[in-house]
Amino acid sequence: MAKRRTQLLQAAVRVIAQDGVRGLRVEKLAAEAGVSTALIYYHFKDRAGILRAALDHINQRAEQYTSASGDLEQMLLLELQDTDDVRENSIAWGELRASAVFNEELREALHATTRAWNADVETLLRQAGVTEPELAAEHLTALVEGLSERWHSGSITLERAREVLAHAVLVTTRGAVSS
Amino acid sequence: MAKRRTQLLQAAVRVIAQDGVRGLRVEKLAAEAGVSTALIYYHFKDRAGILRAALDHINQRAEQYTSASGDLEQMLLLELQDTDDVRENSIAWGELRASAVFNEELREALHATTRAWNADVETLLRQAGVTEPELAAEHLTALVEGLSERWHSGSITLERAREVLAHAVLVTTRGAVSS
DNA sequence: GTCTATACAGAGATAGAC
DNA sequence: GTCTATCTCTGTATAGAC
Repeated sequence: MAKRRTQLLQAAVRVIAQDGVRGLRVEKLAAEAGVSTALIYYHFKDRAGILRAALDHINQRAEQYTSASGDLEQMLLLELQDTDDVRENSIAWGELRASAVFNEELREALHATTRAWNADVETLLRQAGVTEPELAAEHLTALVEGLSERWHSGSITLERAREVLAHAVLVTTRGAVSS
Repeated sequence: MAKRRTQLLQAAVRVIAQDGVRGLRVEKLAAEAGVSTALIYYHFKDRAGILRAALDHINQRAEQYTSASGDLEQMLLLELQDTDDVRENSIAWGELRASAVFNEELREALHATTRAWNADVETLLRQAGVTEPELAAEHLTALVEGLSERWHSGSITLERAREVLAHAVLVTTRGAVSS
């Protein structure tokens, strides 16, 4: 029964979504969860342990989202939504990617999740009769990541990002024999 | 004659490309530049000052690259190259974007450069007769950012990233009336 | 399992000599 | 302009009581 642990992980995701992986302060996490810092260390050993567990958690949630829907546009637009839940997860996931640039340890988990997402999208594209589904899948998922980061960093509005993505999906599937 | 200053800024970009904006340590920067920490503070006042100047510097270099070529694919592929120079700048630029998610201050400069890049690409697309050049420009530049981050975080090879981009350019301009 | 109190280290920043 | 030495604060981590 790891109830407390789960609660702490959720708090960790919230804090990461606010301050980033590298801005995470144990004290702030403790405050967010309404417990003492000592308790955090009791459950996670050290800061690296917190991060490992939290990023795992984020990864799992991302994989769940990802394989949920059977509709291409829905699956891709999923990350571009302004609900607390999604935004939080999307920001945290972006931070995971950004952190992996400077941290070898994170790359494996990141790559695995990315691969799974690509595969899901590829399947849908193949079903839709797109000629190069693998290439197109990588194209669209990478685009979502790019748009997502632009959105979160204030270089594009959410509406516009969704529009760009919809356009990309259209262009990619245009000319394909529909199933 | 701000020779020393420029030298320090170049060292700063190198360090940021290695450890990220949030991993930048003044001591390490000093070591990289072969000077004392005190000298850093003499030139930049404080850590935030270092970052401001360095990110400005990165921004400027990015804008230079960007408006250099008149060829669409070249302009976009520019960031996806494995020379020390480009990789360094590309990583640093990615970090700027990632940091802006958690730092309001950075957003304005980021947005301005992004806008300029979009505009340059849009011009080329319009010349190529693409039907929705503005949308397509945002599409392609966001894609480059997504691919770039994937590359740097080890989720895609450079070759593959270039392939995906080339495919995207092809699909985007296909059907357009060539000038 | 959870808290209070505190030790300890790392990194930012400054003083003052040259 | 540049250095050496050092101060100070913040944040990680632990000890020990309950």
